[in-house]
Amino acid sequence: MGKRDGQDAPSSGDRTRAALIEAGLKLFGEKGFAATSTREIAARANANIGSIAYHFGGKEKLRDACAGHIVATIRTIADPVLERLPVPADPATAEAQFRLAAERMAGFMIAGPEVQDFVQFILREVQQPTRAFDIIYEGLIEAVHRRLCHVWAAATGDDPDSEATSIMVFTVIGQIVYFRIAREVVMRRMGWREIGPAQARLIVTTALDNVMAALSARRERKP
Amino acid sequence: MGKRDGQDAPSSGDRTRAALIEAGLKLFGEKGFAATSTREIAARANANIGSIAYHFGGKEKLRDACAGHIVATIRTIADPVLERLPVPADPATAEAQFRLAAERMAGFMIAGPEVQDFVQFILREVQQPTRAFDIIYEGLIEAVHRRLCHVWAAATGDDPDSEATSIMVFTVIGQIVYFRIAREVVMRRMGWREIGPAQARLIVTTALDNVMAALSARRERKP
DNA sequence: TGACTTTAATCATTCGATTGAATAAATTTT
DNA sequence: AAAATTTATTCAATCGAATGATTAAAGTCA
Repeated sequence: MGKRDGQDAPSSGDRTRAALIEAGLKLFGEKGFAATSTREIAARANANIGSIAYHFGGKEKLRDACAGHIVATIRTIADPVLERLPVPADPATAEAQFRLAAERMAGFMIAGPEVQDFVQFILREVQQPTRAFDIIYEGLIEAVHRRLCHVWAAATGDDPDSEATSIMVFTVIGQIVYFRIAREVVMRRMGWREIGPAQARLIVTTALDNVMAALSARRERKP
Repeated sequence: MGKRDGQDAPSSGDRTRAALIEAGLKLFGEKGFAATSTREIAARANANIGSIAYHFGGKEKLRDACAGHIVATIRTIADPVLERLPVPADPATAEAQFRLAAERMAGFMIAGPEVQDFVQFILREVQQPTRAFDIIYEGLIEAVHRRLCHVWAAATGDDPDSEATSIMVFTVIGQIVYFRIAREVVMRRMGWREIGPAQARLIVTTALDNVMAALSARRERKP
């Protein structure tokens, strides 16, 4: 039935299952869990209302499945650099890698429309955690943050497991994430009608300047 | 009826009106607009369901009133420093004032439990804007950001109205706001059971170090 | 008295979930 | 291979509960 791997042709059940997850992801992220009705999800997925209960066991379980789908999708891309790639010992290389990672994250958060649904869904869970948050945190967020801590530590000579390093990395993430969360505020204040590639570039370079300035300052402090 | 100023003794209507706003603020911020029922609000305010329609004209109008209450409350405190206090001409004083402003905002965002309801309500509106967002943006957010831009510009010599300055200030705000939004992520990763004064201090000093490093770097660039 | 406010009851709608029948696909038996 | 059987999935209809709104009557206070 195609549950084992991607080899088999997806059955009808698999297809509606995937369509329901995609629709749920989109709508939960867009309007929030409570504001989204199961009828709306089913309609967008071209499925029957009953199929949600049949495939997942209810609205909440569908949300969990959405979280699982996000984790699985992102990890298939990010796992090599997240787990297997060794942290560079040389500070200069580490700095370059940190810079690249921050750049990637910024592109992911701010620009990329392909994963926009993912980001919005995750941000809602972060702000109001449910069981889906556990899935995303344990499967994704912690690994990313831990990795960034080690690269940062390799670049600065700090302790990768210290509180100071952890918080420092969070401030880097915060600068980037903010522009997704407060997208409406930024656009209104800047007079932008969208945050396109040009706008994203300005944001990313500014944030990266800050990060690099903080990194230099930290390295100067203990040479 | 005590609608004109705070001089009059609040009538019964004024009291339930205020109680409804307080309850709405709390619940909308806590669980979101859609997830909060009018019955829940009325119960928490010790009022009848009908009173929401009577005093505000419906659930959405109550949300607008909550936004108005936030703006009015904060402006009575912040207006002197936001509008009347002149921006210092001396870069050193401007820098000190920017630092102080960032510190205040961090305390407001991260620690202060008195205004926690306000912050949560605002953050929800920022992420999913309604008419209430317009009220808060025009009455509060824009003024704060504009002020910070001018102080920053006075400290660095930059143009207070340039895009670069605006984005720069947003990255400062972002570092701070993130710890409120991603509070759950941070606590879990750090192994904290709360973000109390001790934790807030670590966060604020880290963020301020970043800001100051960015400020120095920017000043060195054009001496 | 007369304006303001609260109250309980009821309104039509919408919600998530469930049901049992209908259909499609896969498996087993002949 | 054909028929019989089981399993998987879809579907329309319906459930009770909860929703926001409204109403008419009662209550309150100057």
